[in-house]
Amino acid sequence: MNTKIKNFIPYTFPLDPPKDENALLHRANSLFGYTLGELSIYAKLEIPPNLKRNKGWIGMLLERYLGASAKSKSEQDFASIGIELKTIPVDISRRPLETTFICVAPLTGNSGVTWETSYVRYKLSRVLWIPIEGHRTIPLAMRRIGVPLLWSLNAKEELQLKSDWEELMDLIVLGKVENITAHHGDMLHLRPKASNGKALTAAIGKFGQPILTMPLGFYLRKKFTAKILERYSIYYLL
DNA sequence: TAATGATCATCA
DNA sequence: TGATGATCATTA
Repeated sequence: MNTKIKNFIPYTFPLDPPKDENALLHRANSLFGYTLGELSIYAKLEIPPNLKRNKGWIGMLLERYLGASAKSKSEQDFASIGIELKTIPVDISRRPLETTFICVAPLTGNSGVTWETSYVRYKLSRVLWIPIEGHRTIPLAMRRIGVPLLWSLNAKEELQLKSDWEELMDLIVLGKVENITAHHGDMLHLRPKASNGKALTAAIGKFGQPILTMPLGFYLRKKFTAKILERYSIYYLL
């Protein structure tokens, strides 16, 4: 399957949101094999020399091609059909090169929140994964789009994430947020999510008092997303 | 500041 | 060399 078969892209931008799951998947499939350089030209979007100062650029580009509700709120990218979009950088074996950001961790106002009602679960309930060649040695414009995968949490995955989430949220709620490191959590963990090391947000201190601390985000470890991408990966280079 | 989109860069 | 900790752009 190393023959690159391209599909004509008849899109005019901006696109309407896809009316259903099939429409979204059809669009996503049509992008397979294109390079980021090609997509940037058709979308009339300037391509940066690299991602150092444009870390979310690929995600924004793909949002255009799939008709995601641009600059959305705290919702899934395709809220009307219940789907979140994630681009994920992969190597030639379709293995993830980076962890996957999910959402900012709520450090206050967590009374009554459970895994079932959590924002993490909402975001991950159904995800359209789009693998992209991600090695920094490949010029950005030459990186190719891989085969997309529409995924839902299965029972095993949900148990794994729920377990991690409950452990991490306990630390947050019980005032141990400043003890949290990326070592906590087997599949899901917390890491800084901020503009810089000086950013502060409200949280609960060790005596239950209000404090200011570094904002954290939930991320999926690579070993978790690797398992997801292994599905249906038999025939494809990416 | 917080939310969206993530990857960079350092060090064990 | 990979994971952790740090950071970049943009919008509201």
